[in-house]
Amino acid sequence: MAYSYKYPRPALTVDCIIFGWDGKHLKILLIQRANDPYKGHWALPGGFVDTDESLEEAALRELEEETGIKNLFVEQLFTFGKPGRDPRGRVVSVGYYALINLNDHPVRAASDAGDARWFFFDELPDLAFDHDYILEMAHSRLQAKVRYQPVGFELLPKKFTISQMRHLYENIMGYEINKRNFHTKVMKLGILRQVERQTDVAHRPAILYDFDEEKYQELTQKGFKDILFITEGMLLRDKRIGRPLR
Amino acid sequence: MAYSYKYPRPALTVDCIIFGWDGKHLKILLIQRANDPYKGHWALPGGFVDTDESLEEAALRELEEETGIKNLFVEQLFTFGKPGRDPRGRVVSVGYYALINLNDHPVRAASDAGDARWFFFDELPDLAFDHDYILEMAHSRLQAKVRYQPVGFELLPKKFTISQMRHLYENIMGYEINKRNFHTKVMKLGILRQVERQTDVAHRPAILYDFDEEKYQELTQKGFKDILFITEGMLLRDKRIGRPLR
DNA sequence: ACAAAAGTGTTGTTCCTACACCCATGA
DNA sequence: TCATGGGTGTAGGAACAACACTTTTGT
Repeated sequence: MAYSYKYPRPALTVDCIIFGWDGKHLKILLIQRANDPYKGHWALPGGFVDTDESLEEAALRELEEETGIKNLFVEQLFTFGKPGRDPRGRVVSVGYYALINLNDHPVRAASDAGDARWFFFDELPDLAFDHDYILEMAHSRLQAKVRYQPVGFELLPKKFTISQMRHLYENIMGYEINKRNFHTKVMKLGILRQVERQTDVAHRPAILYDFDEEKYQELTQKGFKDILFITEGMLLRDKRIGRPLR
Repeated sequence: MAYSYKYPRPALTVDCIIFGWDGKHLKILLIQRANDPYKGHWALPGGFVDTDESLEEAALRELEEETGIKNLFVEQLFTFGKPGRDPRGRVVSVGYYALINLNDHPVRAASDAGDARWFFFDELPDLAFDHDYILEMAHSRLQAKVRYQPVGFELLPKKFTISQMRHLYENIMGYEINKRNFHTKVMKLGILRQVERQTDVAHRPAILYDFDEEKYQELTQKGFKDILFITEGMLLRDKRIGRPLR
C-alpha cells in the first residue's frame, strides 16, 4: 500500500543528540546503522516521524527503540534540511538533544539498530550523513546554554562535590576553570544543599551537595537571566584541556 | 500527476515572522489568506517547501512571493509539528524570523496571498493556525537575543540617535529603560560612529550616529558573549510601557 | 612528613545602579 | 523664559579576576 500526494513531500525524521557524563568524560550516544545507506557506520539515533505523534514524541520513541533509553527531557536543537544531506532523497531532520547521567541510564542492545554505544566526545568515529555537523552544533548549543544557566544537574549524580561539578563544566567548555571563582559563583547561587562528606579519599574530604530544586525554580522565575554562570575570565584559556571537535 | 511513498509523510512548510520598525512602533508583517482553511484570516507569510530548495530558501521565496520583500537575513526559530495544528492534516512548519527597517522594505500587494500588511505588534488580529503561538515564541526569542547582543541595527535607519535606539529597545522589551545607563552601555561598546547632529528640533539637538560594522565584527570574534547588553536593573519594571502580547 | 585535592582570604578593578544635574534648541 | 528632550557627573555597592594561602585526609 502506498500514500500519494499531489505535490512531492520531503521525508521527515528526528535525530537525537544525547550527551552523557560518567564522572570523568563527556560522551555521546551513537548507534551502528543496520541498513543502507551508511550500513555499518555510526550515526545519531533517530528515524522517521509517524503521522500521529509530535516531533518530540518521535524523538523519544526512536531513542527508546534504538537504545532502550527512555524518560528524558529533550530540547529541540535545530532543523536540518539542505537538499543532498541524505542520499535517499530529500530528508529533513529535526534535531533534539538531552543531557543524562550515564549511571542512571543503561543502554541495551537494541532491535532496530545494529548496536548502541557511548563514545568519548573526544574520540568520535566518522558519522553517517551530516551527523558530525549536527553534533558540532549541539555541542555549541550546550556550551552556550551552560554559560548562562547552571544546568548540568541532569548530568551529575544525586550527590556530588563542587569539584565534580567543575570537572564536568571543564569538559563541556573545553578549558580549565578557575577553581576559586567557580566555587564562589556556585555557592552564591544558593541552590546547593550540603548533605554529607566524602570518605576514604587520600586528601581532605570534599563536601557532598545535592541540588535544591525549589530554590532553583525560585531563581528561574525571578528572572536570573542576567547572571552569567560561566564568565569569560573564569575560563583559563591558555591551558586548553580536551580536544576541540574537528 | 501524484507522488506516492511507501509510508505517509507530513507536509512541510515554512513560516516567516518579520519584525519591522518604523521609528515609533514595532510591527509584524502578515498576509491575508486567499484560500481555505482560514480564508480571509490574517496569517504569517509562508508556504510549502519545494523539493530542491533549502528551508531558508523556501522561507525567502515564500516571503517574496507573498509580500515582495527580499534579501533578508533570516534566522531559524523553531519547528512546530504538533498533530492537529493544521486542519488539512499533518503539517510540520519551520519558523524563520527577521528584523527590518520599515522604510527600506516597501510591501507590495502580492499575487499568492490576498493582501499583505504591517500590523502594530500591540494590535494584532487573531491569527490563523497556531500562528499566535509562533509569534509569541518569536517575540521571546527576540527579547532574549537583544539582551546579549547589540542587534537592532537592522531595524534602525542608517543614521540614528541614541534615544531612537533606546526607544526601539523599550518597544522590544516592553519596559522603559534607564536613559543614563543605556547611554553609557552603548557608548562603551565602541561600535557607534558620530556623524552629525539633528536640526530643527525644539530641544537640544541629538547626535546622530552610524554603526561601525568593522568594530562590531572585532567584538563578536573576540567573544563578547559575556557582555549582557540589556541588564536586569536597566529595565524600569515598575512603569510598564507597551502592552504584553495577549 | 608528604602528596594531593579541598576549601578560604583578599585585593584591585571593573561594572552596575540610581540619582541629580546641566545643556541647547524652538516657541 | 519656558518646555522639551539630549546629554553628563558621580557615588555606593556588587561582581569579577587573579593570586596566595590554609585544611584535611591516606600513605
